[in-house]
Amino acid sequence: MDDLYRAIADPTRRAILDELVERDGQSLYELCGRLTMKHGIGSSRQAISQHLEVLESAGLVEVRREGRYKFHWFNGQPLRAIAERWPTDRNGA
Amino acid sequence: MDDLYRAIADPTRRAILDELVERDGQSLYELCGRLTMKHGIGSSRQAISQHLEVLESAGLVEVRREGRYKFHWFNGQPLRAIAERWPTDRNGA
DNA sequence: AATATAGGCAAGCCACAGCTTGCATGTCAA
DNA sequence: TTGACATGCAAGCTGTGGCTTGCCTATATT
Repeated sequence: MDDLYRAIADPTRRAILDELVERDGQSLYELCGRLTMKHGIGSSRQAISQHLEVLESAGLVEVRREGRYKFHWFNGQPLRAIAERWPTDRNGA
Repeated sequence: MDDLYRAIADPTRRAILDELVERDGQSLYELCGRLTMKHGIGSSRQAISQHLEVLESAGLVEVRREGRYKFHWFNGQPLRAIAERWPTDRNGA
């Protein structure tokens, strides 16, 4: 549960989530390319891989290995915990 | 906008938000006491004060100075940005 | 006026997150 | 089978986030 908040605390990881929402099931290399082109992220492949591990341990990304590729899918269900924890209207609970 | 995710990344700050939701308008000293008693947080007053600054810059806490006291109120409105950014159901967008 | 209370400011310390680098592994094509 | 491709593993560096410490300011109490 603590991993969830840490996962979305990093801007690169948030961009990864954005990318996966826009196009689900990308491989690591595909993700690196799109993050560089469309999001201006110049991190190395290893950096992105480490980010994906964090996202996976938070349950926000699901992974499936297929041959020499590793595909990633977005899962927004853990984010519900945030919306359910605190009220979002101005009048409080 | 970046401050929001950083603000809720820390467990002490999340506890502060929990406390303010439960009892709004607490002063700094009151908050320190309750955090120690009910949440098992042994941080110093300065540490809590610094956390409150982060929460305030994220718009999650509003402050009003009154005499020698400083009162704090919870505001969950910025959290909506999270719910609106990514889908929370399993089928994606 | 003197003391106590509630809080502010600033410098310093330390663990860790994010990133890189180098090399190793496994998979597919020719 | 050889080489290119996609990824994994592990050690090291560095900035910074969270915390403490020490001292200062301001408001309230007696």
